[in-house]
Amino acid sequence: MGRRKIEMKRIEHDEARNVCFCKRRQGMFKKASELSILCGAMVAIVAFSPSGKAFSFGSPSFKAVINRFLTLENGESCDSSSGETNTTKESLECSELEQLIESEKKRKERLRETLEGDNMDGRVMDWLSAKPFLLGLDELQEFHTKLVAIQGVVKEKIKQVLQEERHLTRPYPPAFMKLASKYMLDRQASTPISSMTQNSNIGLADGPDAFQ
Amino acid sequence: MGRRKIEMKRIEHDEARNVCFCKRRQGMFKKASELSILCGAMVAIVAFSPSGKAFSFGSPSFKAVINRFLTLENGESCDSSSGETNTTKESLECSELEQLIESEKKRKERLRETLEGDNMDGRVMDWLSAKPFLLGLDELQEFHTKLVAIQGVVKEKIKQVLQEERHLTRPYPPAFMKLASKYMLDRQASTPISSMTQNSNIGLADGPDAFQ
DNA sequence: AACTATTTATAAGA
DNA sequence: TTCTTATAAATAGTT
Repeated sequence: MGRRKIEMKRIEHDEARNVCFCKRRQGMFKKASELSILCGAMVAIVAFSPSGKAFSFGSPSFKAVINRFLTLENGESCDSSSGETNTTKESLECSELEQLIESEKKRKERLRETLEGDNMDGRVMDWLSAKPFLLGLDELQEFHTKLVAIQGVVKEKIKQVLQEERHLTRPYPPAFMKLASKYMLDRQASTPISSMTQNSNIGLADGPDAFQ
Repeated sequence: MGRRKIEMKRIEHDEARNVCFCKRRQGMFKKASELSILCGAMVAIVAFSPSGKAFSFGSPSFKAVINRFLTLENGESCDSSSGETNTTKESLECSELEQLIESEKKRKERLRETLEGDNMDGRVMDWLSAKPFLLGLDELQEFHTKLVAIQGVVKEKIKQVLQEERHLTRPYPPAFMKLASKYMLDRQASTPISSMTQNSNIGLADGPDAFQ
């Protein structure tokens, strides 16, 4: 939509290409914003400019949307399309994904057994000191499980403090409030839209149930 | 652009909202495709329909683009924008976040010392088992420091995997992407990239194919 | 960065 | 859903 119709192929002239990216990126983000407002849809976009700079858009927030996408349950449906012309690739990726989900289930079972047999003894520190030898996803996940467990303890304690010292007249120390906000914020139920659950959590956004 | 101009607010009538989502999602994906063709840009989009179904677009592929975004180097720049209308809340959250990041940086330094001094012995487990007796802020903070430490290790490993296996054709296992999103997304999505200081040089050995 | 002639997207109707 | 079409909106080329 401009003075002339343009061919759908890479713009070779560098400056023209950059200008085009600029305008069209803005346009696309506006479209995304409108879509989210009009339809109450969650939308996230990343675009890399020709020069490699990253631009992201997210409503309600980039992280929230990507996170939801990445943690889609098996049952939830999902359509995907690729800018690539080839359709083979798509269906391939889909079936591969299903395989991976299968194997992940098995892995989870093994993991659970491991965890139940070994009730969080000194192995945490073994891991830490064995850090040069961490090799695979299993270890990472087990690690993560520990993190979540420890987080649970901290959360419990914070909750306890908040409840017990409710009548306190002096304010909580700022340090405590920081911790509290980190650990407690993500307890809000995830309502459809408008609930902008911005958890400033250090990457453990999903609480104890994340990998069960 | 239609028979009439429409107000920029949520469409209340269910069917109309769905129809609008359908059309506009198509339009947006087309725009994204054109952007990638004309400008050679990498673009990835996720959108959730009002009914919760996920639609994704990626060029050259969703995974490739997200992956690149997650492994942005420190120097690489990144603009982000949010669909939220409220600026107060956002900016507030931003400054809070920055504070937290600041304090986390300091903590990281202390952490490094601690790690090198081999002070992190079995006390983690002592803490865990002493759950009912955790008493004060100091303990909580110390605990939190441990969390951050362990998180650092996991993060390093994830980063390493993402970088080393960038050229991989098969997708990462969903489980890995979940971890990656949890651990890598926070800083990059919600704050200017410059605040992401990855200096924890916890060397992890080059493990053979970590994720099969 | 602004401007505008055109093309393109889409709201409403069928 | 899909198509049609009048109209609003995006943008290519220009200044």
